[in-house]
Amino acid sequence: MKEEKNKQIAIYSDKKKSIKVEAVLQKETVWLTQAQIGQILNAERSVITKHLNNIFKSRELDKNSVCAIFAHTATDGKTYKTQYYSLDAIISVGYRVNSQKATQFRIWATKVLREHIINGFTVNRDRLKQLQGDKLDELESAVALIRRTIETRRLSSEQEKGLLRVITDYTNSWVLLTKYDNHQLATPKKLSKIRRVLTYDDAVLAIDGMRQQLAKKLGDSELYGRERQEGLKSLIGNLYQTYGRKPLYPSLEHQAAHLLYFVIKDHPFVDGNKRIGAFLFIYFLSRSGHLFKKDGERKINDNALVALTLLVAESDPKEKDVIIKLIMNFLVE
DNA sequence: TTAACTGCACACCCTCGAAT
DNA sequence: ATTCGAGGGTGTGCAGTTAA
Repeated sequence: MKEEKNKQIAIYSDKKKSIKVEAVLQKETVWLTQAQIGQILNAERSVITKHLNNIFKSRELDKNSVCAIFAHTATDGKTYKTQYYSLDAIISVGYRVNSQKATQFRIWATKVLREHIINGFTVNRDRLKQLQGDKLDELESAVALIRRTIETRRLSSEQEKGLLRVITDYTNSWVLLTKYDNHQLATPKKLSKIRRVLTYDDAVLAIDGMRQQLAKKLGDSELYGRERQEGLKSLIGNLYQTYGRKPLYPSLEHQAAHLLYFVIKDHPFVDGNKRIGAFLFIYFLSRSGHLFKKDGERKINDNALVALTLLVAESDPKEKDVIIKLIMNFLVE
């Protein structure tokens, strides 16, 4: 929790309202105190306290990963050790605070994150190009796609948040990658072996199960997810295709990503393809024990799942490779 | 009507530095 | 070395407001 090395200061200023905030820059994120968040969002400090506590209580964020104690010099010249909150926490509070300023902040956060990605890799461009040219192209297309989706879609704040999360997660993994030296970068990421084959019957059973659950919860007995001809059957068959005598989708990650992609894009059902796609994707991961990371956290949380589903639905078929790689990026630890 | 949000007021804790 | 007061930062109760 305590971090005092390599501290940098960034100044956030809003001339209109003469707000000037000294933010701490560390570990590739921005840190602010409760009072500073309040200033930026134009809300009373105690409001921020309450939102933060609600965010931690509802497990939206983990206090340990977004909180740090830094020493800072107050206006009285004394040095105090105080709690700082990272950009993740600031964004979450920003989504709860109900003020015009906070709306501005959401626009700002989207822009900053976008710039963060774009600038972040402009800086390393040459070096990266030497290391992994195609990886760079992949990220470039991903950024373009994400930007387009944000611009063309009217997203609810939850979806927006999910999308931002996708962007930051993807950026983080990218930043991590750039830190590896040449040798390490050359080693391919570890993919998982396929241990359990998903059969058509498994999938149908699982979907039925979900349908019953939904009917129980929503009291809605209307059937949805009627299969179009044998759409699902051939789709699942495709997952296990071979090319020459080798499987076309050689790892669990390949298969999971393609399962999600195919269900959403090929419309094997008359309706509810996105829902069923997301569900089958989670089901597929869970039955082979790949739904959770080692630390017990879901590899793909609900927001990210919604965002990914949206991205797949929104994407151009030409961008299939980018999307598949993006999804796979979430599945490897 | 209800849940979520807001701001005020107050209590509390911590840190610092001066006084003892 | 200990005590004490000042002031920064945090948490919570309460009552009012807003939006669904």
